[in-house]
Order: sequence, then structure tokens, then C-alpha cells
Amino acid sequence: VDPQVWHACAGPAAKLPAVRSAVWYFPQGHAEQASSLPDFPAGSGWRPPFFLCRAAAIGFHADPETDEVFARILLDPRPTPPLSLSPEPPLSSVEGPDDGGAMAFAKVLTPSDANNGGGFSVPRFCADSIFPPLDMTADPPVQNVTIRDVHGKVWTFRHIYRGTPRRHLLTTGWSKFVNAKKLIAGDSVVFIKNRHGLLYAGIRRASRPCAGGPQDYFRHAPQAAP
Amino acid sequence: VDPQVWHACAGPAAKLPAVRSAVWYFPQGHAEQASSLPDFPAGSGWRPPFFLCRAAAIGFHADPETDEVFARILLDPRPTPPLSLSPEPPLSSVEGPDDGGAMAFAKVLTPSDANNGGGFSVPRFCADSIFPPLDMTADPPVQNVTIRDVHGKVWTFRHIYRGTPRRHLLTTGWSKFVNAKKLIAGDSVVFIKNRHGLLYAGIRRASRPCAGGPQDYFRHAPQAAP
DNA sequence: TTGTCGGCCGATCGCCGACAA
DNA sequence: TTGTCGGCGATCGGCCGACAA
Repeated sequence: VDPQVWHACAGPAAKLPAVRSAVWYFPQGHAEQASSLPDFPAGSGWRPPFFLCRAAAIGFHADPETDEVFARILLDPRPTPPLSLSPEPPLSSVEGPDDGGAMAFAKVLTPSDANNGGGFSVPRFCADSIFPPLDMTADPPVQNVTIRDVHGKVWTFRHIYRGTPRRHLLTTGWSKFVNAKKLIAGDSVVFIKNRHGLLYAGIRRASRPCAGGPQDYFRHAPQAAP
Repeated sequence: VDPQVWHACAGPAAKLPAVRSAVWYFPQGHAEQASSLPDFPAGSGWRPPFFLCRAAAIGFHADPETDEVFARILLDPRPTPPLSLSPEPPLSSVEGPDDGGAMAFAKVLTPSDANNGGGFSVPRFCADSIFPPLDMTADPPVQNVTIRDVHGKVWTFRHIYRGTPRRHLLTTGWSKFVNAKKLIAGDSVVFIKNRHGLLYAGIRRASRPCAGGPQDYFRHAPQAAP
């Protein structure tokens, strides 16, 4: 997956270590989230709860089923220095030095976007800054836009500017996309225009509450009045 | 899976050894068809190309995805006797000693059964000998029949006797069954009434030609004139 | 007896402007 | 600016008898 598209899908909260930077690896934390763990050489009984490593390489991937993006970080163990309490150097996040006119826009799907009538309300800023411009002399202004998902699969949508008052909509093609990606209200769609003007669409699933997770403790707690 | 239902689905060509009978096991033949092989104890280099075994137990199964039936035979190795050229004793096939009024009927799906309008033409013999009798005084005679698949899941079909000339049809419920089982023209459906009068439906997939299989050698061979 | 066809009716899909937040 | 609603036209699924193999 193209790193620029990957970052747009993952969102601004997802920070990755720079390649060749130093990171701490906590096997316990890894085990709590992952289903598989690397093989540790057997033998010595006690192992320290964390290792100093170097991020040797980062791979950008997307689940072929759900389109969810994830990164695979190859770790290179380093000798652990004597422990000091000095603060860790901050991890610099990877940012492309030059966007070259690339743009991304994310929208949380409303019930109308996800369920009803098969249409998608395009926020004006998204239509203006990402989609190709419409011929506003036509009535109504309409075009087909060609968008790739993270796997490179091409989807085409009918983009129309209509209604009173006027608004941008995606109509034909949208419901097929929603069904294929199993999107529901609350999920997000990310539209990306890369530096060559190519359009991409990524998705960001709403965090489905997970039974037993910490949020369960607060589900029934009183809320502050608005 | 009930052995009687299993045999009706597998068809008369599928013969199984009787439990506790002697069988020859050919690992090479097994390897050519199966993706996994039993673990042989490592060590000795040469092994004979076949073993004498005893069929210790037979399990009747059905693929939860495709409904295709298969048998799992537990083999018990026996000491191989000195090879003689006397013919093997014929393997007796397992047949229930008493059908107790059980019946089975298989039909190859026509294009109309599989594709069009969601209906299934029930051959008269099948309707007469397997389905519950219709009230022929009604106009048209109609009933709902309740049928289980090999996993025990219940399906209901509308069974009607109508048209000119009159014929038996399954209408409502049939297309859902076709879609769920991914049936296409050429596949077979087996209707089974067991000794208690319960109805079952099994499926037998048409043999899809398999690339590289022996039939490829004959695909383009000249055919005899009819 | 039963496979296929065209007709037809009802359900659903999906595009639309109206309207209000 | 944009979320939701009801209307409505097109499409599709599916039940039907006619007819022929």
C-alpha cells in the first residue's frame, strides 16, 4: 500500500517510529493484542520485560478483507544499556517532506449515507478540494469519478450537484461500495488525491465496543449534563 | 451425519469397507488426493508401497460449507502377510439391513430449476413416494414441506400442484435454498424420507472439470458421430 | 410427464426535491 | 451547508399458465 494513502487512512493519531530509530519492545503488551508472537530462543528462564530494538524496516499493509490498514515493523534487537531514568528521546513521526498537492478528507458516515437510498452527501470542502471540478454550466452538473481502494481496485461513482439548495452527492455506484465494504453509520470514508491527481478511497471502521474492554466499566456511568 | 442420509447423498457408486474388515492402504494414492497425510514414525528409510490394515471405525461427515459428504476411516495397521497372488476377498459394502420405509430420490437440476423464476419441477415419482400427500380436493392442492439439510438446518418449501397440464412444483423457499447452497444446473438434489417420515435434502455437486486432470487429455479428441 | 418461455404483479432499489436543523 | 424524509419510477424476483418436447 502506498505510504501516503496508508497514513491518510490510519489518521493523524497513528504515529510510527522512523526507520532506524530506537524503540522499546514490550513482549507482554504485544501478547495482549496479537494472536501470534515471534519465537524466542528457548533456554534461559527469566527474560527482561522489555528490549531495546531498532526499527529496521516498516511495511504498510491493508487487510484484504476489511481494508483496515496496519503496519508491520521489523525489529532488530540491540544490547540493553544500563537503565537510567532520563526521559526517552521523543519518537519522530514519519511525514512525507513534500505533499506535492496531495489532499485527504475523511467523513464519518451518517445513517443516510450508510442506509438510505444509496446516496452519499459529499461535504463541499471535499468536493472542491479533492474531486475533479464539475462543469457548472450543465444542468445539473454531473460526472463519473474513478476512485481506487487501498488494493488498487477501481470503483466508479456518479458525482452530481443538484437539489434545492444545491449540494454534492455520490449516487450510482455508492451503494455497491457500501455493501462490498460492509460499511455502517459511524464508519469513516477517506478520500485521497495524491500528487498525480489520482483518487483513492480508504475506510476507517468505527471502534466497535469490545465485550470485556475497559469501556464496559463506564457504559452505565452517569454522564455530565450538556 | 446420519449414515442413511450420508449414503443417499453419496450415491450408489460410493462403497465403503465394513468396519473391522481388512483393507489395503496405499499412502501414494492418499497423497495424490489429500492435502494432509498422517505422520509416519521417522527412521527406517524404505517403506512398502502399501499396508494391510483393518478399518477400525468409520465416521460420516459433511463439509459445513459445501454440504459435500465424505467419510473418515480410522485404519489399524496389521502385520503384512507373505505376498500371495490369490485374489483379495471382495469388500462387502455397508448397507442398512432394513430400510424401514426410507426412500431417496435424486434429480439433476435443469437450467430452469437452477436459474429461472425461482421454481423447482418435482418429478412425479419423487412427489408421490417422498413428499407428504397433498389434499387433492383443494384447488390448487398446496402445502408447505419442512426439509432438513445434512447439518439439520430446517428449510421450508411451498409445494404446489398446478399448471396445465398439472405438475408438482416447489416455489417459495426454493430460490433461497439454491442461493445458499450455490447450486447450478447440473448439480443434483437428493430428497430423502427416513424411516420416521422425516425429510432431508442433500446435494451432489456436478463434477467440475479440474485443470490438469486426466480429462484434459481427451477434451479436444474427436468424438464418435451420434 | 416436464423443460422452457413470456406475461405479469408486487417488492425493493435507488434517484429526486422539499424542508429543516 | 447538509441530514433526513416521502414520493415515485425503474428494475428485479418470483409465481403463473401456455406450449412443446
